[in-house]
Amino acid sequence: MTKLRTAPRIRTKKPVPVDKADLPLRQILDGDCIAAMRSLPDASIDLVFADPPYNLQLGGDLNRPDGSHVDAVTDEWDRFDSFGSYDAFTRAWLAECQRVLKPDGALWVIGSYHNIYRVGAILQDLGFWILNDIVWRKTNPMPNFRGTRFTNAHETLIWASQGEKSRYHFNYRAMKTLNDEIQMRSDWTFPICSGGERLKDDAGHKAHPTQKPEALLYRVLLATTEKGDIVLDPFFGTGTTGAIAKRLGREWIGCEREADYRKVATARIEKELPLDESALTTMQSRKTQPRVAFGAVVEAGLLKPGMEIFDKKRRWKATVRADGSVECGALSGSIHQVGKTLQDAPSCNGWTFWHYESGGEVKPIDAARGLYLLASED
Amino acid sequence: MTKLRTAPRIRTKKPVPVDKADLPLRQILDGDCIAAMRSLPDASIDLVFADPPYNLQLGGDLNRPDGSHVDAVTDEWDRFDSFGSYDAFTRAWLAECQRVLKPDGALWVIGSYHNIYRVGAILQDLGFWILNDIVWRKTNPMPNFRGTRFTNAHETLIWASQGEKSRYHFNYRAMKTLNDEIQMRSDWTFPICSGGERLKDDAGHKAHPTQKPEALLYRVLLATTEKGDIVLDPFFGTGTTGAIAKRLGREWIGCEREADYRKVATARIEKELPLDESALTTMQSRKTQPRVAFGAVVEAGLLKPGMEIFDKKRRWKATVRADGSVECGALSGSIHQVGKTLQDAPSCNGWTFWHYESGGEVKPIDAARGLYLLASED
DNA sequence: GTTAAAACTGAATCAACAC
DNA sequence: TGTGTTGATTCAGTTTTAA
Repeated sequence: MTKLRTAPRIRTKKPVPVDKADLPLRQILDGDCIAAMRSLPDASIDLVFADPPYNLQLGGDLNRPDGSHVDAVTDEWDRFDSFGSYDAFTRAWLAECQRVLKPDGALWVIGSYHNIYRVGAILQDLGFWILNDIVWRKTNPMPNFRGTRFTNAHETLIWASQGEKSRYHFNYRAMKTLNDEIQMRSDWTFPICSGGERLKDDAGHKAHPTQKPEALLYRVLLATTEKGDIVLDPFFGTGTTGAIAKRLGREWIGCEREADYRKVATARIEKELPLDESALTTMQSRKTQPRVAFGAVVEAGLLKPGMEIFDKKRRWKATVRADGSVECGALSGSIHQVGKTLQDAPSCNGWTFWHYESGGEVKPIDAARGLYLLASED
Repeated sequence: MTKLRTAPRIRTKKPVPVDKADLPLRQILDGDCIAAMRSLPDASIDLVFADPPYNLQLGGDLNRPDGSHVDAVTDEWDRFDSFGSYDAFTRAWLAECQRVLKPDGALWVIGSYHNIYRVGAILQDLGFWILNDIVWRKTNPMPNFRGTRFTNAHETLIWASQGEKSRYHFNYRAMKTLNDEIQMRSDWTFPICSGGERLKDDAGHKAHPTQKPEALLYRVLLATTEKGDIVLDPFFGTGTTGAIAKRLGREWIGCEREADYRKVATARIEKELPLDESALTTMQSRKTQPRVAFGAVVEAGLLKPGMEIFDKKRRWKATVRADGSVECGALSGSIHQVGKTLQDAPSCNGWTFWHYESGGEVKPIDAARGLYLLASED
């Protein structure tokens, strides 16, 4: 492995700010991502999220014990001649990301053991500085049908800044709020993308073999971007990054060489609705720190940011925000704090105080917590 | 318990078996691990467990919010001045492991995001074949005191064989038993090593900065070695690998250049008691049990020639013939072949597919195989 | 229409032996 | 070294079909 440290860690002069009007915002660039990124100016992107080919190197067919056939990832885009050619490809697209990222921008890459060690070593060689590696634990991974290894139940994400001295962005407080006032850890638990969220083509087949769950992108973007930031996804696929960026009020640019994927992604993002301004305001200061497990319920989509919650007698109503805090007029904070202040009570259990409407019924938000617990039991 | 495996495909000639008496079993070799491993013969080791320096590159001291000092890893042995020198070191010790490992041997390495990407890429470059990466989730990680990143709550282990075609050893059944009859996943949850397990020096300070929990080694050795196997740990430290190897009835060899660590490890392993023979017996998979021909079960009279067998739903029926073949209309052949053809399936396990009636009960013919095995035990 | 059972599915480097 | 035979092996879901 050769050392190719290029980018300087410390900038000597302030960069010329890029005019957003000069960027292809909310567009999917056609073609190879390396060529497509060349059309972007230097230092114009706040965050890159990349889900590159994993170079799986699969052998023959695989059947389940019941005899059914496993639909493997055998697409042409995942075939490489050797580690050498995979490395060259990886170095090329990562170097281009490095160029288009702002000095204080950051990069996320997701992969599996097949490719992530190559990606991690190369991005270190290029001068990226790893901030964390994150483990996505799958609640429902595919088993190892032959009983030959441990169930491959996770994928790995690397979060890296432009360099050791880079002033990357991290919404520490929003993450802590989302995680019931405990620091967000480096292991995240989500189900794989399936059910209604999984996009299908006209024939009912999955539109893309490796579509990522929205909850994963939701947490990534909420943690490491601000409203209005520009997010680039060089391997756009069906556009999960674009959809969540739009939902969270971030700008996005995609690169995708397959016309079918571009078509699906365009339609998907078109349908996506941005959240309300108030729902997007995340907790910024320690003074207003909420005390909630509520954030995880919001993240899981059981309660939507922007939706209205109210007490049983509808004396007060509040709005749910993206990080699990709630807002009621000038008041904001956790479900418990806001309920307590409104009632001028010594304490308040927000779970039973607040209600929401679902299918014509009024339920305490505790019902949504129940659903969440059911869905996320270990 | 003898191993039933034969010579691997990658081997062109049968290697001369190494006499265990020629190996420094139950010894800690003094000095640099690369030099120490050079004294070991080729193809003599069943498993390597390596916990190499992490190349942490910590800048300056770290204090907790209350001002107390964090005793970080700042030892001289963990200092490398560049990725290049760390890579060269890594390549050297991994290559030596490759040489001393048997063709069907395997390697474990543990690391964090600081070093694991370099280790993973280099071991792939050397020809090791990654079988799984395993995430050790810490129940009690050190928090991120500055609130600048996600809590670094895990470490990563890579499990790799000598090559793609290598017949590595995996105690699938034992792992499934250990995990309440569900396949063991690639994410393992353990507390960090603390309390009584954490070794202290005479002054009461921790004897080693990165002592690993015994539960981690217990699972590694139980999963990928057999009783009597030889385990090498090139970075022995306080000897967790040796202690657990002794406990589980495995042989061990360590390398350690710090005299203080050797001393602590020696005393520790001395105190360790091996488990009883009976406690060491693990669940065996079908694969490792002797193979039984259907004809032998017929021959033994457990199933009679001429009797009828059928699938569970009685969609098909067949007749048992004296030579252990079965007949279904114009079709005839082995229990597996006929079942496969009838179902038009990619394969069929005749033992579980076919059933018979005995004493008013319907049982799979596998039950008759079980009786045969019982009857033929000494 | 309601409920239970069966079928289907997911980034997977997924067998070993005899001839 | 290749080819054919034996036979070992699955978890958490969602969707479809049957009762």
